[in-house]
Amino acid sequence: MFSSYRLLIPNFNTAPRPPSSDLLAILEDQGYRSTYQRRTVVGMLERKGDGFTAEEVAEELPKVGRATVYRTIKLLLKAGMLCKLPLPNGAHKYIMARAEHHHHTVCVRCGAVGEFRNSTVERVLRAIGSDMPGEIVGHRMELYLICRDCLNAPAE
Amino acid sequence: MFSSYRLLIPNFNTAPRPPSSDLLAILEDQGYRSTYQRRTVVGMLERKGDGFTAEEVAEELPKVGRATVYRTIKLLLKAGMLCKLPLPNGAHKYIMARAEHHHHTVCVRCGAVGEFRNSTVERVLRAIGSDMPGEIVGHRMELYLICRDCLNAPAE
DNA sequence: CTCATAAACGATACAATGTATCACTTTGTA
DNA sequence: TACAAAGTGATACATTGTATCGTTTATGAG
Ligand SMILES: [Mn+2]
Ligand SMILES: [Mn+2]
Ligand SMILES: [Zn+2]
Ligand SMILES: [Zn+2]
Repeated sequence: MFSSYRLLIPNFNTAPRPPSSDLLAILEDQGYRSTYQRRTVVGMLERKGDGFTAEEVAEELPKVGRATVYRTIKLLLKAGMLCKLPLPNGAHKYIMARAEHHHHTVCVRCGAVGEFRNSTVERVLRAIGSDMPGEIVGHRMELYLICRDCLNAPAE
Repeated sequence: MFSSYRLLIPNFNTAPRPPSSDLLAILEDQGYRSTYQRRTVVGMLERKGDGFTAEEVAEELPKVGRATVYRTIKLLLKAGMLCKLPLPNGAHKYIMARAEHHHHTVCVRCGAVGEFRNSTVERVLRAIGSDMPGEIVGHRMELYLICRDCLNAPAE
């Protein structure tokens, strides 16, 4: 009964995506054209892997217009290939979605992003939802921590 | 061992606050001055109770400068008296923090906000955290749903 | 391989949500 | 009452996007 989690929350999804690693192919399968710009942006995101901000991508790809970078990210979000995570300071990072439903950890010092999955918490959330008025369509969750590197860092 | 949750995540806290209902008194106790503007803003927030956006408050209080509205909200957030919640559309709402640690539900149709608390999920999160490298300082979590009113609404 | 067309693009303007600055006002206190 | 510190408002600026619109490009029908 995991299927309820497949329903995407437009901006904040943590939904599964097809296990293919070729994002371009996925976009093409959905009817989108393969353009130089999309190849460039997707290529960079796949190489990064780690979290990134939209502005960061725009700066590193001066050949691609800013609007197009945002448009492409929006497209990938809608297609469930990216997760958008709110940092505690108010900014946002994007990160490649893995195949399975998951959540993220964020270091409040350095912003490093990690992933985790835990079936118990999912089961409990499902239970909470079934006791609730209305129809659950999704959830989001982040753990904030001070990462090991920051704990071991030479103070402030 | 609930104390770890008292550590505030600057923008996103869901932390407990003193059970007094007089927010002004709390601010004064922390050394802040009691000004006309703060009384006005706090008064309105206490009357509202429901979620609100910063801009909404600014518009309804033309006697108080926009910057001051934002400053006061920031102050109340820092003091743990407000929760800031990200809506799935990218906007933010603020809502009065209750005394106890809790989380929110958001209707993806109408934006209505609800609250819930569940000790099991908290216990599980604590367990997850203790198995994790680094030191957990907090978490956030929202359930997205279609509220009963929206389910019963006359279609689109 | 054309070529027409829909899709996508870049430049730019605009919008929303805050934050920084700074001259001025108010508050709390002695 | 007077003073210093805290707070305020107007305004400028910053960030993170979205809308517009004239131009370019990808695609696929012929
Ligand atoms: Mn989950
Ligand atoms: Mn919790
Ligand atoms: Zn760190
Ligand atoms: Zn609703």
